Amino acid sequence: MYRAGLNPEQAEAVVYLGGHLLVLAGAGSGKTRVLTCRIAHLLAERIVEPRRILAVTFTNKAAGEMKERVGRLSPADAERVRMGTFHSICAWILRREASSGGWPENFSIYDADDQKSLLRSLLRNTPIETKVTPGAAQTWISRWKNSMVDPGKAEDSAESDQEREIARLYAAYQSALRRNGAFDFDDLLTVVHGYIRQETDAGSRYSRMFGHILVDEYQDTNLVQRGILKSLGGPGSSVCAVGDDDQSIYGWRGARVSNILDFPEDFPGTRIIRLERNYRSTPAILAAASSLVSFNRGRHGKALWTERPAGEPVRARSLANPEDEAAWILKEVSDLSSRGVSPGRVAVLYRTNAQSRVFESAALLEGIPCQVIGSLRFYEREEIKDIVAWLRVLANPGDRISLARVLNKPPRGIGDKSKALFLAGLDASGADPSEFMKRAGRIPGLSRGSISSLEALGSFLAGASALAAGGAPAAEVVDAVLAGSGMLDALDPSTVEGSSRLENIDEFRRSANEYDSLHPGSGLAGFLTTISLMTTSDAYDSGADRLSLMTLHCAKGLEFDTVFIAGVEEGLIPFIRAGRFGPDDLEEERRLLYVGMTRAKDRLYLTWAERRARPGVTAGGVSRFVSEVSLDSGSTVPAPAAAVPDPVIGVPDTRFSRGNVIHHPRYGMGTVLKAVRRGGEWQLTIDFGMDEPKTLLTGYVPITIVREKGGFPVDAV
DNA sequence: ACGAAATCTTTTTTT
DNA sequence: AAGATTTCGT
Repeated sequence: MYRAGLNPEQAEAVVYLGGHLLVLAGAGSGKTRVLTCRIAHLLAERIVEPRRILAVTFTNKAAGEMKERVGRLSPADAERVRMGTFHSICAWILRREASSGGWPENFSIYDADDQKSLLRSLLRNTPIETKVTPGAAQTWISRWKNSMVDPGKAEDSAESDQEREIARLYAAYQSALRRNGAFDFDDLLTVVHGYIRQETDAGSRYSRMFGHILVDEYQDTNLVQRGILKSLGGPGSSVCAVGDDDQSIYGWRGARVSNILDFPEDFPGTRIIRLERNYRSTPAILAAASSLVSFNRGRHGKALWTERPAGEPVRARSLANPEDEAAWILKEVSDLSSRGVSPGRVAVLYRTNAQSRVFESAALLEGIPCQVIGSLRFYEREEIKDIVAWLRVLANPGDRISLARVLNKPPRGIGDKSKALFLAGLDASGADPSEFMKRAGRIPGLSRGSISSLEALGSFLAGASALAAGGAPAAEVVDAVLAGSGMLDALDPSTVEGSSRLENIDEFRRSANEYDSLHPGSGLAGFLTTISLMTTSDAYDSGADRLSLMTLHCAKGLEFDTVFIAGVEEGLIPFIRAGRFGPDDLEEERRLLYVGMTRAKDRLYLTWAERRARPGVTAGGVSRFVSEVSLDSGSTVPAPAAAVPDPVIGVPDTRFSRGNVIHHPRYGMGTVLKAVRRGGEWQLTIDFGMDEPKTLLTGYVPITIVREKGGFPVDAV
């Protein structure tokens, strides 16, 4: 049953039991099918107990789908198979091992925003306060963690004073997380990695836990994930990794394609199976995509083939600007729709979330229903983050970041001063927040109003905590928070903003309810973990008959009848920012476009705008990648409105120097007093004829040179 | 202490 | 250009 319709290579990958297995699966070669069938085979033949199978996917959504598919093949056992992302599996282990590992059971999981606000407070009054942004610090720290570098090592290997300071910040950040009983995303992996590597009973238990481990999208794993896999796949277990080096698009996040190359070393005796037959795309699409990716040097190299009939040519189209591009695409979607291709089978893919807007309004105009995946993430909305912060405080009273966030939200008369006073007192006392609130009267320096607010808050918190600790369903706790925190009262349903927030809150309550019915008895802690690990692509609904709009990254693993890739422009795909941009980055950008192209089954369009305004730069013009796409298989030859510019690596670079006369959109004309290179940008001190000279950074606002120092006027762009 | 206005900051992609 | 944050006036 589960083997029906598989080709010989796929069948071999499904039934092979001789040890570790590496499946090099090209795009559209049916790897998901192989994975599900392999699990079904293990179950049906009773080769291993269901609970001793672990399947690691890239998103939770993929895990859910796999569970469903396996469930169809072997309904009895699918529920017992453990499936999830590396992050969710690590969160599960952390929860189970809290007491032996010495971390709080109800830890908080900090997302990028939480990390940044924590870093912002730690950066205050350090020597690098003005030189390093929270975001930059977060990137450094994340890189270190992904490469398994601890704060000590980071400081030792620092190559500059500034880097040394950031390494110290890293150390402070780690202890702050600890104080708050929190892990960030990277910690979920690194802490588990450290834990299961130990030779203790507790640690080694996990290396014996799973008899069969399957990992999807192995090309997008990092060093820590590789280490975790090595520990989990100890003696007695077989590891099956599936991946495609041509589809590695997360290098910027620490992913190493080399993990695939090194797999046979990590897991001796590995059998390698290649899947090169493509079942998805027409030959025209396949030829175009293969031609593009063949320009990459660092790759295994493979020859995808298909037996599908030729199909429509790949179309490339130049438009004047992004608005025209969106209008043209939506018109085409509408035409296709009247020819029987429903919008639900069509996707528009782009490089950056910011591009989605034009398409949304064009869809509205054309009357095409659409769904935007990712841009405004539900769990990043203000009001949702507020509820979540309250819930975190209930589950984890040590979480000061969350407590600080909601202490005076909605406004209840506790100003910044009282807030600081309270938090300092709380840390000094070591008491539980709700207890300390009830004793607020004893804190010197607080106003009457603050004290009574805090006291009221204390009794609300105590009640809600008791509810949560008693194992109440998540939805009940959510309702208690909504009522008790005053959040609901603070929103005005008659305003547009208020009613949309209330809708979001309602949606949140529904998701809590859904969680409760799916996981009875789990309560608040489980719900919090689940929503912390939710991802953007988890929102994609393939059943809805709506046009899908999403980034190229988000499209990984999906397929559509018709795919439009928009903004195939120099500077956008490949995305080039001033600063370092090496050959490896270029190759990753090429792979990203390749991933997008190979999502298409029947029809593929590449479009670009000749002009596009991006903050600070006028971009646009066809991408160099378009010329690398083979158009000899009957594809429409692109007819660019303008000549294809010479491929240039790097952003059109303006050189500023003292004495330039420049134009700024807000301040008008001015003279450059000082020009300093900072990163890839310029820090300019400019005299606009005001009292004080202004210092600002290029790259955010278009600054054009009107006259070179003492020279001739330069054309303003 | 609060809300409005000025000012500052910003890595595109996401687990 | 947009959003978050800080400062300012009440």
